[in-house]
Amino acid sequence: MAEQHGQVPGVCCITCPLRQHNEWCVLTEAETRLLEGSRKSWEFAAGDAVFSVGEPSLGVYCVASGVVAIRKIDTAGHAIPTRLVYHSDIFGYRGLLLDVNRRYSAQALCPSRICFVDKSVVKTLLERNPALGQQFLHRIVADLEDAHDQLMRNATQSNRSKFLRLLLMFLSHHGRTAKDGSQYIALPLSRRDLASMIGTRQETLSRIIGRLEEDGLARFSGRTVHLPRLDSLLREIQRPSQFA
Amino acid sequence: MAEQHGQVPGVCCITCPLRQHNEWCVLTEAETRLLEGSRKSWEFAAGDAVFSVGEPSLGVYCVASGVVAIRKIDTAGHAIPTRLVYHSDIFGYRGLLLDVNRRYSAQALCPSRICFVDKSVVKTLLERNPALGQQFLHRIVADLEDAHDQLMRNATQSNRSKFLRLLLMFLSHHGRTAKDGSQYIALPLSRRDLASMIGTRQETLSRIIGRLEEDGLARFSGRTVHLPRLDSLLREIQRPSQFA
DNA sequence: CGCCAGGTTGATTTCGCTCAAGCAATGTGG
DNA sequence: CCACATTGCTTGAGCGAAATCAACCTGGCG
Repeated sequence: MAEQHGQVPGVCCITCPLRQHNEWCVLTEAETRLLEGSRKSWEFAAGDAVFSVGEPSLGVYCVASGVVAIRKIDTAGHAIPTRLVYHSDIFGYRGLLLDVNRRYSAQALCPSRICFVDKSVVKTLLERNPALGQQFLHRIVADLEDAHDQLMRNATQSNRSKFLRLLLMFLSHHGRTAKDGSQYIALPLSRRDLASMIGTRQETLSRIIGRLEEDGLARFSGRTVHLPRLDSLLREIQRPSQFA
Repeated sequence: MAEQHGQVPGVCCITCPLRQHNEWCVLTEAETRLLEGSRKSWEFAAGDAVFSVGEPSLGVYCVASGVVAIRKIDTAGHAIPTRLVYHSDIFGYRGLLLDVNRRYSAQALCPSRICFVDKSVVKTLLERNPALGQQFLHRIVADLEDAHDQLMRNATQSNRSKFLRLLLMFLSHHGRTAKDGSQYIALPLSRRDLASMIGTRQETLSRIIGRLEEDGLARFSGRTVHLPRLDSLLREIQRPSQFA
């Protein structure tokens, strides 16, 4: 338990174990010291805003621990989660790279420790080390591919399929294995947020959940969902739709 | 009419008038000569493939004249247009930057002249001139924002709204003004392609078109569409949906 | 205790998908 | 030149999924 001070995430970039898992992994030791030099670290409570729409983009953030929801505002003014970032993920770099005000908001979903690096330092690092730019480029292209895939899927798939897919996404970060070997998930969001993520209303989601329980594919209780038949769930999603 | 040889697009990068309007605008004269050194130029007939899914990404393309459809394959194997590129646009850089095989296809929609620049030269330029990387980065981030905007809109809007929005997109590149001052568009795609772009079926689009004619918002005849009431069309789209 | 936010359920309607048929324009082969 | 297939588009009828509007729980909190 008693971890050595320097190896705790969110305390020092140089010894941070997470650095190998994100875009900073291409930095040299000297560059990492530069990073550490401007690093600030903050604690956020569940529900706190990390940044909000319209603010200037002052730097990038790095999740030392916890979960952060990136939300986009729809035409009616609702903040809809577009993706969740976790442990070791860097976020907030898009507004920074473009030098524009925040177009998304970021909100801690649980008590989280988050590091911050100033814009000027990131820009310096980008100039010094071209590989860093490549890292971000790869990340953005991957995001873009995801967005396009999702666009194609949303056009064809039912809300039920989209929701099942969302559950599977959560499985990787929020999934646990119960004593009997079955998987369960502690959902990080309210029904309303879940519904908006698949582009539907909470009433519809409620009905979908009801039908999933009837079918024995899932058992919901509050924000916990058990998935006793994960195999048939996977089978249901991967069935391609028959287009003309 | 008799334009000076060097100022015709698709003949020589150094004097190409389009270069100021795309990502190459940040190149120095020496760098532009390097570009020109590897440039190849091809003529494509309407319907010809520029590249196809699965091919290695050998370089980037630049539209000297014509229109090219970038298509993505859906789960059922249909090539659905994701965006059209025009005069001066550079395309095919994503696969190249990531060094992966083509995940999209590109098809000329009308007789088109398209230049090609080899991967190695692009990589050299990217290393020499960091501003070029920035240009592509900006472009990709903009594409990503677009994709996210579209995701949000698709979740809420009716097929009719999505189609109207698509028509407006075409207006900028395919729009003309008739003698009476009204706008008309020469559509670059078949009904089937238009339908798939808004994520619906041919039949549904046909009905939407019928209703638009009833409402007096548009008159279709083959691939030509007149928009006599552009103002009310704009008003219809911008009306935000009332979310709970 | 009343109030409120988050969630569920019910009744109704609207929208768009599906399967079909029909039609015009174009192409093809005898 | 005609019989026939093919392709692109339109139209019709039926149906199912989901939006809408509404009532109604339930637990937390002042």
